[in-house]
Amino acid sequence: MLDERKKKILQLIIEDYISTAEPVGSRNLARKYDLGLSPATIRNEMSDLEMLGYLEQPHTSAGRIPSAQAYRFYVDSMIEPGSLTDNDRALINGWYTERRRNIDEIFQSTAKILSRMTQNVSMVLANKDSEAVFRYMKFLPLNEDHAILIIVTDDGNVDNCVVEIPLGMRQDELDYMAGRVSRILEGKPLSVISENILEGIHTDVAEDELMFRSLLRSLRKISRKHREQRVFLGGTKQLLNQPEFRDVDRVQNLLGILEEERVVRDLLQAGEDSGLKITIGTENKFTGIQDCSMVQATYRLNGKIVGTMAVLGPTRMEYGKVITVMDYLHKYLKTMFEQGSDKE
Amino acid sequence: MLDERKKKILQLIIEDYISTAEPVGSRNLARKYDLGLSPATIRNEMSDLEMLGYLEQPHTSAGRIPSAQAYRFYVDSMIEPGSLTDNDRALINGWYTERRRNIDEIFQSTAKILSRMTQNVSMVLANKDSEAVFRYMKFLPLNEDHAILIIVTDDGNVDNCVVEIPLGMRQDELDYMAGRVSRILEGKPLSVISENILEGIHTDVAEDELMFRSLLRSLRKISRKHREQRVFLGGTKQLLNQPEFRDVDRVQNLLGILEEERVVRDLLQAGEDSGLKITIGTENKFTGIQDCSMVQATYRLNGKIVGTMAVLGPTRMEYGKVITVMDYLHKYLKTMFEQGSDKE
DNA sequence: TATTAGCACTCGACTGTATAGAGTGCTAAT
DNA sequence: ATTAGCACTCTATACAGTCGAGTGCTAATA
Repeated sequence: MLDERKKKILQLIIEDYISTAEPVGSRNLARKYDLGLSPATIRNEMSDLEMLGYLEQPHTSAGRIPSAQAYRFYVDSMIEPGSLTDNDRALINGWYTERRRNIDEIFQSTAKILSRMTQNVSMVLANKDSEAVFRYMKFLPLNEDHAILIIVTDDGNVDNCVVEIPLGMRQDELDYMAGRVSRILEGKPLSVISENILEGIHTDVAEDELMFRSLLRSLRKISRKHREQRVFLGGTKQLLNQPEFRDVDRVQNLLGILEEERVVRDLLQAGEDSGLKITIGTENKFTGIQDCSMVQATYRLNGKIVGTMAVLGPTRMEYGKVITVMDYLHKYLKTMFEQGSDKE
Repeated sequence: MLDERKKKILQLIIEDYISTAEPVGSRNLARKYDLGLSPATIRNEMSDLEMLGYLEQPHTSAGRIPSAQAYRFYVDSMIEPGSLTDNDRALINGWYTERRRNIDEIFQSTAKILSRMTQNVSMVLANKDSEAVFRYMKFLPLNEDHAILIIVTDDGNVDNCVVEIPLGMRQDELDYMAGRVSRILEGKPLSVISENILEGIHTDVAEDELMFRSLLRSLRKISRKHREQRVFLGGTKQLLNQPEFRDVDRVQNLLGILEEERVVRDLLQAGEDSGLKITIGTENKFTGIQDCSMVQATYRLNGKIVGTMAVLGPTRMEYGKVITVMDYLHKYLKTMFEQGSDKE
């Protein structure tokens, strides 16, 4: 275990490096912070810290930079939970007033503010509620061979799509059919609306082949939409602000990865269980981002995972700030979702 | 007017520069293309072309690069309409099969493929159809103090939102109200559903204050949604592939501009009238992109402007290819929209 | 008269060398 | 245990020299 002084010195080195992105030397450290120690002493301590694996030297005559192990130690036992500045808090509080028209927009805005406040790339994974329960359906008239199918789920979500109907089918026939299908499907989660059930509809209700196909397609489409996960990115251009990404090739590499929605989804899903998860450098098993760190929070509503948000940046990241921001955002969203009956 | 030989030389210089991004020298030009002229002769011609304002020299001992004037001349009188490779054509044809679930997705996909095929940033402005005409509305049950308001417009678009209703209002009362309001608003464009008309509803139909407010809010919201323009960007990361954007600061500058949706909207709207518009360098009056060129096409449906798509890149742009791609895409979308009754 | 060979000149890109500065490790003194 | 002092290492920077691509001009040529 590190003694107090080593710990203090390590902390200063980490924080200095986080804010300057320059390797930290003993002389500079002594001058900048009032430690009551000479550079030589600090050198000895730094040498020890290097032996212990907390520091690294880019080359002999440079200062030292924190290792992944150091960051790990830092986030585990040196960060005390800070609180947001009034400014930041106000920014978040005001952020959503104009941006909550629908759930997607909320997620997108979250990604945006998360990246803005942390100066890093943010990712938000929205787990669409796959357990939405079918409530009823209804046909509305459109023209002689098409109708609008409306499907309402118990969470108040309304979906619609245009279905082809047999020419000249009357509204009361449609109503009758909607009523019967509704009674069959009512209370069933969209996810289990399987082929069997649908076949049942076929024989029981919608003998007309065309009509049945049309209906089937619509139900599938809506079910898929509910199951679908969506990924929102924010602040990809913030990357360019980070000194470690002055190198265009590196930026391209990372952006290339982020562009693959599938990869980002996997990435976020991998750390979905725990509340707040911090992955530093090579702790992350995804190739291509092993020189980055990621701070990730999963949010739940009534026990179900609603989504995941994460900040991705260089290992030299303001962990304290990021954690604070995510914590506040997390709580904020939670209350917003809980009180929010105006889901759209 | 330029004689044939000058024209030929200018064209070769432009095309060489477009493909290599390196200033073109007389010696190199003579070697690379079989002109039957010595470097010295070419030098003389180049000197003339510089006098005439078509060429520029970055510095004395570099080759020459085309001026904005040269590009203008090039696009105006040297490009012959090419045709897409089979590969590219196949790519476009297959592109939308999985990506036409709704209108927004189509626009987004268009931005994506446009940037992919041109290796540049693409922008798509979707002019939501502000002339959508109200057709009817309907209330569907949700719970004891909320209902789902469905509004159908004549283009087959369906919108819904949750409205608060007086506690215990019966469905038949709601139906009655919906019927009456529908009769009042039917045939009116959403854009002209003004306060006056709405006031009329207030006194005539919905005496209940709460109900009226709720209804009003919903109508406004939907009307706003219809009026709304949306901007889709594609391939912002392609920027980094262009040699002129190896400079991180320049990239940041441009990305900053593109991030401002309002600016992009203005930019696209500025060139909305003409069918195909090419703006080269400082021809563009928007600050910040005056070292870029833009190729823009406006597409209409039944005479109305549906949207605008554009490609933005360095003045050294493959104008020919860009034009060809946009042309094909344009036609493709047109047929898709025209046949497309499955708008969502 | 148009073209071209030849030549002097310019300038950026690259290379090699010297130097300054920041940092280190080690040793001996405190 | 701490620190002053010193020799050493390594990078970044500046500077000089060279190479190569390109130019403009002039005189010779077809």
